[in-house]
Amino acid sequence: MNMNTNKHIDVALELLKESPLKVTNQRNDIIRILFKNGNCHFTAEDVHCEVQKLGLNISLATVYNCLNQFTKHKILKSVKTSCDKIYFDTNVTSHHHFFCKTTLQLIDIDSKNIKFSKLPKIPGGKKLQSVEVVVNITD
Amino acid sequence: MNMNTNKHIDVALELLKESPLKVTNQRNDIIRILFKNGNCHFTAEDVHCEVQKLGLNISLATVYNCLNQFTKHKILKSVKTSCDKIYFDTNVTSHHHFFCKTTLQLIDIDSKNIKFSKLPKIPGGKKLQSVEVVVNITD
DNA sequence: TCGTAAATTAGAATTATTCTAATTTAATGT
DNA sequence: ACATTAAATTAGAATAATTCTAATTTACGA
Repeated sequence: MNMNTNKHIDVALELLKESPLKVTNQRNDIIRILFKNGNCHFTAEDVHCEVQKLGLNISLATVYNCLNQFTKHKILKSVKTSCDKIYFDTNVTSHHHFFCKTTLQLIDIDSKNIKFSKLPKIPGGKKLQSVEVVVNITD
Repeated sequence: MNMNTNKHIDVALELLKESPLKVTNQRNDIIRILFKNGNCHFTAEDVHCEVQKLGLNISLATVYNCLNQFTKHKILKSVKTSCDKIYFDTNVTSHHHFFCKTTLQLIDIDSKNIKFSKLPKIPGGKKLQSVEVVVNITD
């Protein structure tokens, strides 16, 4: 694929190098696809379509492997929505989402735009992991 | 199945009668299972197991049909979590959830225990549908 | 009681994702 | 450079949750 680059791609490639994951052509190519336009949301199928559009030969299994490994190593984030697909989010900072039930589109909400004045007590013996807000919207 | 009843069951049976759905034995039985213990969370498989434990003969397809129809007609609510199953919630009031990633257990959070001091502007042309908070916890 | 639209059913189909097992590759040490 | 080896890639099979299909049964208003 073409070697165009940008800051988002560079940061992600650097994270890959710093991770225990091996740097392969497939992983480089997938990072270039994911981070080409900054903050984006992709399903595995989205990524695989883009792979094929670019004439690359990366199997769907590899796409899944990469996305899952990237998520495990904090190069990506995964988001579950009320539709039945996993979305991968190139914005790994803590933030929230709009989810449009009409278009099935995810939109980032910066964490500074949601503030809580009250949060519930965590059940005994449990530890807080994260607070996820999804603001469902429609057309 | 036994004809034990309680307020939750009665309310749900009443909602069913008031809905355009037909009142069938299967739907009555499933409501008795769901609402036996007040506010609960079930997967379709949970309900089907309970059906079989009670010696009832209701197919898994019917369980899915009922749960989906009940959700459409506001007798139930469905909740998507970061695990891969749909949970059906007998609490149809507006509320939030703890989700324990260790035990895959959902716990209700009353909406009075979560308050926002800031919420984001809804994207142009879109309408607010709902705000869902999931507080992820672990053991 | 009849007629009909809705509900139920078993089993097949679908969809997203993961697994398997064989092959290839990247990174390390010599 | 080269051999070693653990990790990555792959095609295709497998899985898991859910939905669909098409035949049969049922609820319920006329």
